[in-house]
Amino acid sequence: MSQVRVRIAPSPTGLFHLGSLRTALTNYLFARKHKGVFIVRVEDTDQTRLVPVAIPDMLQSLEWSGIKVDEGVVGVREGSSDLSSYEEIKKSVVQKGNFGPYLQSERLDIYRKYAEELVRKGLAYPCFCSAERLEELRNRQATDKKAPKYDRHCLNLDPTEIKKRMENEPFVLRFKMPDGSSEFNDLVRGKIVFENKNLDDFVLMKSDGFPTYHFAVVVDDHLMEISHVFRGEEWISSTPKHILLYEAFGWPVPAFGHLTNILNTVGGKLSKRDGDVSVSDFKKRGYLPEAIVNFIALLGWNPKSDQEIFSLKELEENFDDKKLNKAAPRFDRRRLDWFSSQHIKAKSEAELIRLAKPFFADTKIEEANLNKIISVFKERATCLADFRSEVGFVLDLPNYSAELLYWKDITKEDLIKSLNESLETLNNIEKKEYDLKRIEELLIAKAGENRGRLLWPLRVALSGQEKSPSPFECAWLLGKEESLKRIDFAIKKLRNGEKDTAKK
RNA sequence: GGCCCUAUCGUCUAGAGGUUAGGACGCUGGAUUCUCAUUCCAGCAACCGGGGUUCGAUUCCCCGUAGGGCUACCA
Repeated sequence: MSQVRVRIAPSPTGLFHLGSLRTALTNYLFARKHKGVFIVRVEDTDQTRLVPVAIPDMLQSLEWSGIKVDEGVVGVREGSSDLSSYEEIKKSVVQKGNFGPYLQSERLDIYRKYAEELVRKGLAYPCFCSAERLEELRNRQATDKKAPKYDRHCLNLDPTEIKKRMENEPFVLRFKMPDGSSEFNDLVRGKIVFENKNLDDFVLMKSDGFPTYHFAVVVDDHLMEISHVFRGEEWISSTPKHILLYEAFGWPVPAFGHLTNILNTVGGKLSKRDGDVSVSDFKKRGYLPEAIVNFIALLGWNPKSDQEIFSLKELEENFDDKKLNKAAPRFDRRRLDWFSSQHIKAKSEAELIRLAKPFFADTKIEEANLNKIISVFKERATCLADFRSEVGFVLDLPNYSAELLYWKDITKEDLIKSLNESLETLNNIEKKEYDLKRIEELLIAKAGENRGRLLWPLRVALSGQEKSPSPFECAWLLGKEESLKRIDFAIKKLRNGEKDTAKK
């Protein structure tokens, strides 16, 4: 078999979302598995829906996820280009490969040429119908309960009239739908058959000189020698149109595989309404790319083993398109969170420090302290942002009630005694010996049998919270000086307190 | 409305013509424990319905039902 060449063909109409990432991942994994080429082509043929940041956002999302683009639109040059102008962004796009340009808006001459070829062959024809007439036609068909289809009003116009009108009127080029049926063997769903009579004489070239998706995708996939097309299942019903175009040109037809879409929790299409769904949003919220990739890879694909945690590399090795699922999965945030916490646990502390740093931009925490924070909260965090939100109490002692300090039915007198014991124990540790191991060792020795009596009040004094890491970790996190200060504060709070018999 | 796709625990899924229908997330309970989290152990929980085919179907076929997609000079 000739070389495997696959592509994603995003249209820059919004931020790169989870579904797009999964399509990209599938194509990428298939390419890696078959030592093929992974291509990015931008389908910017709809001039009315362009979103300037879409291209840089997509490229950043792919890079962040670890997906390397071999050919096509591979990057955006750094610089002062105006992010609000699509034309400016286009100028800074970096393209690589011998089949370019890889932006459809730069290939207009090519589409025109091939469209003319179809007209010459009698397989396409110009149509002068106005939008109003078409709409009226559709309305009429709707009330008659008929399938909305172009009525071929312009199919058999007189050649000289056509020539004249083409010079003076806007027109589109339509494909002349042949009789018969079309079938293809979908890589994930098997054989699919369509009757051509249910298909419309769809538009190939719009009156603004741009091709439609259906036309451009076929011309480009052929010219770029695409061998396999993995795309979303919303394209299934368009596939016969594409196949008919390949046949009209006499071109070989690539293999198609239609991937499931990711649904929201109630089974609808995942969209912005369901919260953040763009890849950059997940990045902002502190999810690890490894977690997102792992989660998304197992949504609609299964290795047929019990393994759940996969690195990108393992996915590359294990991927098999025959194991792609047919039924659309739902997005489950709790499952994502589990993957996320698993991947955080798997990271080295040094790596986590580097990754979590940006989330502490609003604080004055030093690297040495960040170090401690990571080691204490690593087991507790589900995403990077948690490191920041969990350490609130380290930066500022929360305002807590003295009642919280009471361990079971301890008396106020004994409680103060307990806190004093902790104070003394910590105070006796030399500053240079003040590390987690030493702190724990001495406090546990001091606590004796009834640990809670010493440890609960201490932990509350240090954290100001009902729930927190252990008192040893808190004392270590805060440092000797701050710890002593907080214990002292708790004792004062009790002494000045109004209640004698408070209970927690 | 027409055409197309899909259907196993709440969720992600494995599975075979005959299985105690397996795993994971979540949930519940327990162990560890100063709290929370982690970790470990245990438990709850599914073959959409109806017809066929068959000695036997959750598995194969058909029909329903439900969900999704397409039905634009959008992709």
